Amino acid sequence: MSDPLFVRIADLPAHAGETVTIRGWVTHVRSSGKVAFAVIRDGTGVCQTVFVKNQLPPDVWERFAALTTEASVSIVGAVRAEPRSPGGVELGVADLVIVGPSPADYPIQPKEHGIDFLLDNRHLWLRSPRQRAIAIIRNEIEQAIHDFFYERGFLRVDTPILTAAIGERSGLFATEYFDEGNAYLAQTGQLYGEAAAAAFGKIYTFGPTFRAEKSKTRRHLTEFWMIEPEVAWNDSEANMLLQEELVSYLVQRVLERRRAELSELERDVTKLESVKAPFDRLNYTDAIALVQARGSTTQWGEDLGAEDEALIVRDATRPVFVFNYPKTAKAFYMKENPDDPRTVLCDDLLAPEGFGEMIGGSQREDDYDKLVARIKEEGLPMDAYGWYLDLRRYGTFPHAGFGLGLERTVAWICGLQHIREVIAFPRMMNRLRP
RNA sequence: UCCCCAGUAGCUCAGUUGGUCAGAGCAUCCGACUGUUAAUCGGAGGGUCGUAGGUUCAAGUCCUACCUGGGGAGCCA
Repeated sequence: MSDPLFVRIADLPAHAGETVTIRGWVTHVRSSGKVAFAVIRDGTGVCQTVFVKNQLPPDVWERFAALTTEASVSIVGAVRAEPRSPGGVELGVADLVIVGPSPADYPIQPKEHGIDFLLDNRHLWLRSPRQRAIAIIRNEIEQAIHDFFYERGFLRVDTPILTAAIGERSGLFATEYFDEGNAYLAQTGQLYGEAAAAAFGKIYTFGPTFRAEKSKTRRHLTEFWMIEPEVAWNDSEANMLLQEELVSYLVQRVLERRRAELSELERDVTKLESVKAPFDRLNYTDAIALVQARGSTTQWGEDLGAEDEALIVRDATRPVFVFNYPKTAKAFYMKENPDDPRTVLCDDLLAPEGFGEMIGGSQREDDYDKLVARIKEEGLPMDAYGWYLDLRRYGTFPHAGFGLGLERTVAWICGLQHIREVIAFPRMMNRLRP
């Protein structure tokens, strides 16, 4: 004898009047004596199930009495419209099977918890409605990124995670690598992206990156996902156009398709609705003047600090570009600004509402001699950059690209206070498990 | 690495100038209830107050060190 048709909770409204089977986990049990309710979650939605004692066989009622939070169950019942139930339908229960019981000490309750406790129980915390909404929006953004680039003829290139020391100089995770000495977890795919741009024209990478920085803030992870487009023949201006087009696309896509999840997160969508290209552009010199006028003591030539960035986006509802920073504040591979050699052709895109740098981008130095000089100035090991310099020896070309931090972008769009909620299993300097 | 804050029941926290200070809510367990929405009501169990020293007649409370965590700086996405 087989169960009635197995239906996912999201599909229940189409089965009103039928008897079906649902399978999921108990999020909540309420009893009022001889009528009782269990709310079931299956990942697609939640459904209230109703148990009426004098309409059920005694053994089913007894099994109901043993139900606990997060037990997994298979329930047979009649689907009926019920405005008082979340989802608009409820299930009048005929049979209940406890697939996997759950002891009474399930740690996560429908109440406030501290972040440390929640992260210790991240594997269970993921079951909460809020975490589901975040995961769905993250997925929507990831899919939208692929759609955006695919529609525009970009080729996705997967770059190595294990690398020799190359790239930027912030903290590296090292591991032994056969007879090759140390390998390092990639902090960027950009240099490989440049090689791919010379081969394929317009490319992007999408993958994890690793920073062994001892950063304990709401905006940092040691492992995060980054999207790095690299476009042959783009200059810095075209680079910024691409950035604002992408960011606008992502925001509008989420607004279009994930209103329910934004609502679950209580996100103020009016702030997102204004996120459309073009974004404001502030060159570095003007940015210094602005932050000084707002009380900063930062001088021309210094990098903008976190406080400065906050001052810049103080009244903004859209992301803001700051472009052409001093050479001394930026990486060796950025192209010297021909109109002001003290600066380089680069930009940071600052998210509004205090979410920090969402994008860092630049036109790349394509002059062989200047690039060699910069590598020497920075004291970097020349021999590690042989292949990178080859890109300038054999048919050098103007090109530009950027890195979009996925978690910062998702956190901003979701309006979350902390980046760690945005990734299923966050890695931070003192958190390697679960 | 530096600065600030916190650590009391399974969870979230209260605990006044050192002296009934071992407390509450939630959760759990037992009981009541035929439409609950974080149900409600009654009852019960549950703590080496982060660790180690010190001051004191007396320390959850004051001092020192350490540990753990949080937030921030730097660095970055």
